[in-house]
Amino acid sequence: MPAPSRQRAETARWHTAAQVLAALRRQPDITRAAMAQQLHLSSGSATEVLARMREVRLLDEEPAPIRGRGRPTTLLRPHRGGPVVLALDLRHEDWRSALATVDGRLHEPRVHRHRSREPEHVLADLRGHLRRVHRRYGPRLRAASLAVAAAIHGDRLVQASALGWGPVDLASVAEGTGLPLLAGNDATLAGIAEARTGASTAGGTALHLIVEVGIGGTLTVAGEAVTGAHGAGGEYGHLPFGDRSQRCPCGARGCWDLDVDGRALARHLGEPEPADPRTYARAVLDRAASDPYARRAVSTVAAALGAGIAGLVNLHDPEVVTLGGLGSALRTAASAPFDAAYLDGLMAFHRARPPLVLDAAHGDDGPLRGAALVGLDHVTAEAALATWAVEFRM
Amino acid sequence: MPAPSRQRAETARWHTAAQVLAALRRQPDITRAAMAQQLHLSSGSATEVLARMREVRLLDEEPAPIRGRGRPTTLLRPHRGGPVVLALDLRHEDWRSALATVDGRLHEPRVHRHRSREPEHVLADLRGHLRRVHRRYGPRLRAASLAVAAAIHGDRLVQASALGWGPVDLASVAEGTGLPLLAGNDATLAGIAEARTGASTAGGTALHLIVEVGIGGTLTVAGEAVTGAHGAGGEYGHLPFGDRSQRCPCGARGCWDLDVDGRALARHLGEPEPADPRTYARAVLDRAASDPYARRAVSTVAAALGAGIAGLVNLHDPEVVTLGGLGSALRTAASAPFDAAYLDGLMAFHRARPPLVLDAAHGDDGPLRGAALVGLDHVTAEAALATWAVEFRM
DNA sequence: CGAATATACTCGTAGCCCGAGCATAAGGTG
DNA sequence: CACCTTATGCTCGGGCTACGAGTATATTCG
Repeated sequence: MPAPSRQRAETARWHTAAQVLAALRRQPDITRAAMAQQLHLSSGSATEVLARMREVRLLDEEPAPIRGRGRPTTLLRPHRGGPVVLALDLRHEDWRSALATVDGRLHEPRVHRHRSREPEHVLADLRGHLRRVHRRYGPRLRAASLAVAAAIHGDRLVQASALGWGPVDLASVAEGTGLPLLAGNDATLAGIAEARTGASTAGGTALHLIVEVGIGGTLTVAGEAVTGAHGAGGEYGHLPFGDRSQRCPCGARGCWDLDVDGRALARHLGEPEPADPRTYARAVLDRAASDPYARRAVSTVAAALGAGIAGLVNLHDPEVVTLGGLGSALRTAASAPFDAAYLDGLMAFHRARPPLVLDAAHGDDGPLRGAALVGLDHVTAEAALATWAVEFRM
Repeated sequence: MPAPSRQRAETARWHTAAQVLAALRRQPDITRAAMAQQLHLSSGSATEVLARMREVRLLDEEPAPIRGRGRPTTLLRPHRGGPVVLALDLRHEDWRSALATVDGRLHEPRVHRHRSREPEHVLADLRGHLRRVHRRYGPRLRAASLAVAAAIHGDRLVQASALGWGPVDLASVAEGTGLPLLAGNDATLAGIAEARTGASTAGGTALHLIVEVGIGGTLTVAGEAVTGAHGAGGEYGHLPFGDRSQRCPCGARGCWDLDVDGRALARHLGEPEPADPRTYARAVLDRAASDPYARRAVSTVAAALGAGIAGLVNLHDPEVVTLGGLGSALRTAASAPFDAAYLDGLMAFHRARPPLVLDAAHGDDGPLRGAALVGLDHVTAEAALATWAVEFRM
């Protein structure tokens, strides 16, 4: 097999440039001088790298606000003609879009209504939007990155209880544009956003969990999600922490899912399974302040959440756990039962310093932000920069 | 903070050399020509890299067996004066040692008896052995890498039910030598060995589980273990898959551990908890062929194993699962209940192509081999090669 | 023995990163 | 306001890697 020639050199050339862009995404307001220090670049090397990056329209510079003595430095900014990524978040109630520049910032955020919830219609809407953006930005648009409230397996959506969809092929969204489509689970992408720019930026191992209908999440290591062979990992809700006699809609038994969301609250209150477990759960949480039955149900569910998280801390040994969606509300509403179950489920040696459980920082924006970051990772990888440079060298 | 100067260039220089050594460890019998193809190196670059590596005593070459036409190529061999790593495996019944060369091969394997099982004595024996090896190999010895049947937290052993130890500081093993000591859980290291040179070498995501007393293991991604913030990850046995009323010696409740080893078999048979659950389990497995009570207990335990593994497949989405220790024996002895529980616990979309469950390839050697590989990773990282080159350039 | 084949070595070139030295633009000082 | 101090950017020659093209070498095949 003849190796694509000059591949190593051509790629290695963009090694430092890729690191510069990664540093910029971590700290969008980083100065040129601070970047050079962080990457151990001599000032000469910084001059060279940035000249190259300016030349191919990756970066631009603007004067930085002056702090103290010395020659003023500059702020690194995405180039006006630089690469962009379309981030999409497909949710039960609507879908959202935004454009991301290489500094990780989102532009033109939009919330779109579903005209219908049929997969074909929704995907057609997404495709239409992508095409419009592609026409407007032309070759500057390098990828589309899609967050979905569903289990993802490669390019396929395989199960979406929130949307009520069966298996659907997502590749059609990018059809006709020739652009790469990156698809990911919404909770996984939110976890990436938390780990890079949210509540768990320490850079090591972090666990993000989000309770909505069921429970999703991801483990991140150095800001990368552990997503398995086909991107279907992170199905924390389908660990059998619960009662084996309960059959889950996913097909398995005893899923943790069934113990931690609105369905669980309804079961504990002896009420029928709610059509929309999320709003139901919010209502029960509101009631809990005055209604002792509701309070008791909330406590039971919070304890189930805490006990499961303890098991996951035993398993993963994360530095931090971040909680999103109903998770933080449950913990706030019933912190004593949550903490008790959490501590009780930890292996003894973890109890000396149990990992902090924090509320997620990004809220509803997590999936969209995560999708943007993953898209930018793709677009600013060394090989992708080499391709871009060939197209855009003036 | 003044950056260590020339750091980037000095390290980048060994980038390709590190890749060559990684390729060699993956395939110790790789030819020079095949290596160049795999790494997309032109023949000129290969000549240069190898000359450099020979010069600093990292590699040597010997004629390869001739296959077909063309100028014969060579096999890459560790240099006679090249770096070595001491791999150690501390187990309940004995401890083992071997020296590893950069091709990943083990030399001088030894099995050592415990004179006593007191931590101080055992660690003193390990330290003595390391010192002897250090005297003999001098600066060629670059690191010691230790596998232990225990939970590890940083440099400390925090809990060892197999050894009956409480918290112990392991750093003393390398005291006086100035060498880095890398400590890891035995099941984690065995998983690394399986993923790189064992039964799951595809290179993606793999899950390795080993049942002895309780259950340990690790998830590997591209041959690297997911070990958490302090290396304490992989405690699969302490996920609460079991009965919450059971208190585990680890301090938590309902641990999966309690359902899958000799202790579980004894419970199901109405016998008292065995002092040595491993040999007890082997005995029950032997009996199961003729004794229906034993067979039933084995089936129950195999089903608990299968159901738990299904949950972990839902969670991690691995390509393969490898089973070591009693795990493979249990599955073989009760394959029908195992398979039924495994399939029943999978999310529906996994059932179309459930990940294969395979027996581990390395058996008892897994932890030692994994320790060697991790030590070599440390020693052949770019920065470490730069240091070595400064010392050994002739 | 010569042709075909596969591989290794040689050499000039392109391009990265480096350090040292110089240039530049601020704040501080008398 | 001139001049010093400080922090930073720019220039330039050097050291190094990887590359391609050309050449040399060691086999098998006919």
